[in-house]
Amino acid sequence: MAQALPRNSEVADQLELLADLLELTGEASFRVIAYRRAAQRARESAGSIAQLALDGRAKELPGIGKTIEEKIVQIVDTGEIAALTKRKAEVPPEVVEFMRLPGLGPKTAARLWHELGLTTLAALKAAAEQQRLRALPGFGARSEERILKALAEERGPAEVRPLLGTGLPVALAVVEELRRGPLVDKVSEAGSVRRRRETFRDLDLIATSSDPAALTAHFVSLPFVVEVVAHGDTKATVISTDGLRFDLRVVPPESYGNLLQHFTGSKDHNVALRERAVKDGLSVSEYSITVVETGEELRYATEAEVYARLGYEWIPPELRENTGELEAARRNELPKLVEQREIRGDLHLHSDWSDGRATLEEMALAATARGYAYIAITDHSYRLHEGRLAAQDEEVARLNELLAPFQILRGVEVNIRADGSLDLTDEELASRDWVIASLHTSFDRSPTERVLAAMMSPHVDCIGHLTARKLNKRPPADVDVERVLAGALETGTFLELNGQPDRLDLRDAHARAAGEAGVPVLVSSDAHRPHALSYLDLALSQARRAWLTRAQVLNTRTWPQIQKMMKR
DNA sequence: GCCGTTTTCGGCCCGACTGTTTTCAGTCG
Repeated sequence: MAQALPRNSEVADQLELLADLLELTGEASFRVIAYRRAAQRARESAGSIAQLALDGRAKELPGIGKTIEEKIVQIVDTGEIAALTKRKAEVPPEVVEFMRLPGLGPKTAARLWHELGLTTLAALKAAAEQQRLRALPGFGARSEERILKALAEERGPAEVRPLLGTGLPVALAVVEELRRGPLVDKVSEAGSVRRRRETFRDLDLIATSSDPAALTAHFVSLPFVVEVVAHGDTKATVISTDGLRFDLRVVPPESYGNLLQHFTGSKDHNVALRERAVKDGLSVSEYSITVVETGEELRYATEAEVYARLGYEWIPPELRENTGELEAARRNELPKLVEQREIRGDLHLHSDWSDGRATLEEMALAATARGYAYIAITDHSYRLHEGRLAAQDEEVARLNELLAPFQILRGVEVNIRADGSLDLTDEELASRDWVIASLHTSFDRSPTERVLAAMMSPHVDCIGHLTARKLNKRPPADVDVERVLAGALETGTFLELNGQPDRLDLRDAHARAAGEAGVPVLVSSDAHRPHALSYLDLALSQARRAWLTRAQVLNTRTWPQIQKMMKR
């Protein structure tokens, strides 16, 4: 391989910083927006954006044109965008930090810098304390207080976004609780949790009610509420016992569709939707669609009607990220996304034969309770040396007799060592019905090469949690996903979408690339205890975000059907 | 800076809230 290319995150960071600096120096806002959009596109791109730019194909991505493609090539050639180097010399580095304080934007940051000569956070704090900010027109005592408060909070621990796996069950339980009550007509989760994004900031709920004030009063009195942040007749914000932030908005029934659509987002989806609507003479807001020419206000009780009036088929929330779903929906070409009831089994589970917390039997019974036809028991290889594999096989045989026609497959999760070899012998691997190979250590040591080497083994059926990331804890290993996809196709190896709440790995963009490349994706729980079998639902939600259909998800098939697709 | 079923030039979502103002700019989602 040639020299290491800059990672997508590095490219995105430089574009983002350039946008910040341009904004601070008063550049036209649409240029700034263009750089921000390109940064996001780079961050979400599955393949190497740098490689695409070198090949002259980055400008095929929406939001990236000739100019930005050239700037990405500059990063490859010289390490930094030339314009960024120039701008960095003009703006003191901490002035960029001003903009990150809540309530402070580029205009205010620039004024603090230019009109008061403030260039560091320490100087800003001192000026606010000495009440020197109020000398600026438009600034008062409250502005100073607000900035001091923001500065104090900035010193706290870095903000972490809670995991979908933490918030989703709670959100759904609250929705169910409200639905059972007498005051609610319709209720739904909204926002990023409805789109099943891997993390969230707060949990949004939307409801209709004949008595909105009574409903919000009921909501803030629910047992899970430990703190009421805000409480009005149609809106309430509370903190739950888990420390999660909930927003409930009660809306009129006749525009429930408009509001649910609006509050589900994403922002980018809504902006693109509205830009297109303007061209059609329509103005979209959270309350209605306005026919500009006549002033007619169109309110709809369902989302499907909102999308239909704008010329789209209904778009599943998981797809609403402005990554092609609007164009596809306009042509009636959205994929039929995989559904939970189509899943027939789970091929990544642990028991107390390795680091699981339950017996094999308990795990198997939990799987039958979920309606599965089969599971694979895939305990870690490091605990299955010296005859323990054979011993576990006897236990599997006993349970299979007991639970038939339910079937337990003899699997293993084999470790990919730092040198790319596997820590079980070929004979041991050959004795398995199903083999997952995963990285568990030395993530910075040639992860791509090690995964490619593992895939070359005739016994490895699937690669587990490809990048080994742990959300909020450990960054993803620097895996070249495009090369892995090519290797997977070549060798006939499947890729896993692991459903552990802090993994969700393959991530959505990578799973989508796998689907487009034609690599079957396994959705699995990686459960270490019975209740964790539900993690498969989280994996499934990410598969839906990746546009995957039933056919693209491996374990929508029977075990004999899967066997026919395996390399051996 | 990007983009095209009006357009290769001239556009580029919409409304709520805040703080400081007498009519609005800036910020946020």
